Amino acid sequence: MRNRNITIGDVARLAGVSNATVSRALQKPDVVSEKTREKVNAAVLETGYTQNVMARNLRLDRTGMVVALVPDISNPFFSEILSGIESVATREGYNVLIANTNNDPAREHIYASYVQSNLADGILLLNGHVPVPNGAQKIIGDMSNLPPMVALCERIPNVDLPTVVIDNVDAACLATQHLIEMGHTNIVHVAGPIDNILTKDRRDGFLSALENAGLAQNLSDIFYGDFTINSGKQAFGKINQKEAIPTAIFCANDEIAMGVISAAREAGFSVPDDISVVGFDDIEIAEHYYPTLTTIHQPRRQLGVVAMEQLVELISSADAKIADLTTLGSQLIIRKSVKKVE
Amino acid sequence: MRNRNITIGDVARLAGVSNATVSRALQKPDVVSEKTREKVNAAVLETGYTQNVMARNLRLDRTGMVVALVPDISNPFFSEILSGIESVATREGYNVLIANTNNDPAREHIYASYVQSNLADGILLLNGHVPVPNGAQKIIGDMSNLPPMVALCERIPNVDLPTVVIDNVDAACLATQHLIEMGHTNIVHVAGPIDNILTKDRRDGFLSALENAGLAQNLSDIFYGDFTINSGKQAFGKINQKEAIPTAIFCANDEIAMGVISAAREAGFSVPDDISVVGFDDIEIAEHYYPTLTTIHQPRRQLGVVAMEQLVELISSADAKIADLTTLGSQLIIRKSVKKVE
DNA sequence: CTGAAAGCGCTTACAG
DNA sequence: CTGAAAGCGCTTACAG
Repeated sequence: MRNRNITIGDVARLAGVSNATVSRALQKPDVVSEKTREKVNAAVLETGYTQNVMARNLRLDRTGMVVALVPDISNPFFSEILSGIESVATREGYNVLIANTNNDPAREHIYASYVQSNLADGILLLNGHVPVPNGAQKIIGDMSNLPPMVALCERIPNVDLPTVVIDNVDAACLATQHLIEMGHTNIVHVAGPIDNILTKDRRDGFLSALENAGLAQNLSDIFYGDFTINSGKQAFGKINQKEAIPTAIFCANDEIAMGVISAAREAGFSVPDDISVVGFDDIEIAEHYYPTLTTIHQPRRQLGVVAMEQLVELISSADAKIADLTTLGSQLIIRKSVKKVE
Repeated sequence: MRNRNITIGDVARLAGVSNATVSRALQKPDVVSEKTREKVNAAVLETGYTQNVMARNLRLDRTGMVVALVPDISNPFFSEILSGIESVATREGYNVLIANTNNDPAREHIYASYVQSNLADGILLLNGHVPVPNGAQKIIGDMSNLPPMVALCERIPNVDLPTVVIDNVDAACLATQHLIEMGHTNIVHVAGPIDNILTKDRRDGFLSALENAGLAQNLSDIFYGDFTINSGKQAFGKINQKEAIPTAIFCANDEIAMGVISAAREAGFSVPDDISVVGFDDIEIAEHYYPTLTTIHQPRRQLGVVAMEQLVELISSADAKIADLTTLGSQLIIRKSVKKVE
């Protein structure tokens, strides 16, 4: 078995002081005499004492832990966001439990209940919805009773939560405009899952760009997928069956775009010579893909930083004044997957 | 502030029983009478009680948490491994704290000390070395005192730890042999960081394949990088300065391979027509890259599964008999980045 | 089957 | 500046 834990009592005995004094010497060194402090420090070294954080947290009714609910950590989109979250967490004395939910409500629930169970102080929602808690119905409608939470990347409809996002409608509109400016008129859109809020926003942006340009908007020109490479491939299969093959495709994320490009290539088309493609997110591989991908850059790290800062504030003071909605800037990155048509 | 916590005492009062009975009714239902159990369950529902896991853990001297030390979560290589780890963790009642260390010893230390601090029951080492703990020198040499740990993906030299890996030497040899079988004789290797154990193993495999084939082995044909796309690009820059441009390049991982391919293309070479490239790892994007990447497939999910299973065993019984070294199979995946030379 | 009591390791008002 | 004591929320031998 593990050795018996070395406790504050062991240190106290060796230093010849009380537990209380050891605790103070460690937590608030300036409140004890220098002599005592030195005795305690020596005893800590000699015993190899390390604080039992669980006991401390139990006593203080805090945990120093924050849960990040991520639908899929294998998605490269999230890694830099998490890195931003962690940098703030480290600075503020929190640790981040990255909870991979796979969009499984049961798993979301487990991790959400960490807060109720005093295993975490707050939750970062990267999954686009509020996890349904234990008592289900009881909580809905009584939002004031929810644990500290901040949503990021995807805003959550009908819920009053601090939220950190980019303007997806605007960005999608910008991306589509770029295609239009490059002379394309037959443009289709490969979207995400039909009920997803990002799908809605980016599709709205796409449609409004077409509308502004006076181009036809056929809802049949929107193909739904699930943000994966494979769904991009499948979508291209359908696009390839149209009588008039479009000259440009706006994809709701980079992975879809890579799937579209890869399937187009297999079908004998060249990107961008035959078909131009624009992605969304600017994941790391985008600039190394072939062709390098024109896409919308999201300030991923910054999204994480701002959201975590807001969560920390929320945890430390319940009546903190946090903006409901923080919108960060995004930008169109022009690379080589789009070609001008004459 | 958060509401006062609802405790086991509140439930007990409402149910008209003692705290002890509530605890039993919840943890070992069969040991209380049915009538009592029902009263307690009703009271739990009415109060909305949820267990304070921290208090429970403090009492039981366990945490139900395991730390996975990952050098870089943004590296797609790790995501599927983590997913394997998590599937076992969920099944066994553990949660996984994914600790992104960025190879920063300080961060490794913080997370490693979670075990000492009773915040975690064990550690999964995906970073290739044992974190240096608080008391530093004290621990070295007294391995019996280390917390439960399992190393995976990278074996750790000079340390006696359960380890789950593939045979990197063999696999690298196989990959190089493939190039040789395809008629290549001028082959170079782009390796990882020079002091990394994977670098060593894969380089050894590369060299032994050359030796077996009676091909020249110039150590100047090995270019060191750091497993990133950019290091692959840089390496190709140097390769391109050789008087005799090699016809084949074995890369120590897929990201290097993608960097090499991308730089080669920019320099006017075609892969595989001019230069064949083999990667290592078979990350998700490998089969969607252009050209699709011939590479070594690592059973990533399985690596995570086996390692976590071993860790659980180690935690639950200190004298569990765990194999020192578990070697999982890998395989060469042939795609389109290699061409036969006549 | 159930309760009273001790104890996990810590912190902090309260006295002095 | 320091100590004795209470208490965070839980579980479990020990009696009954």
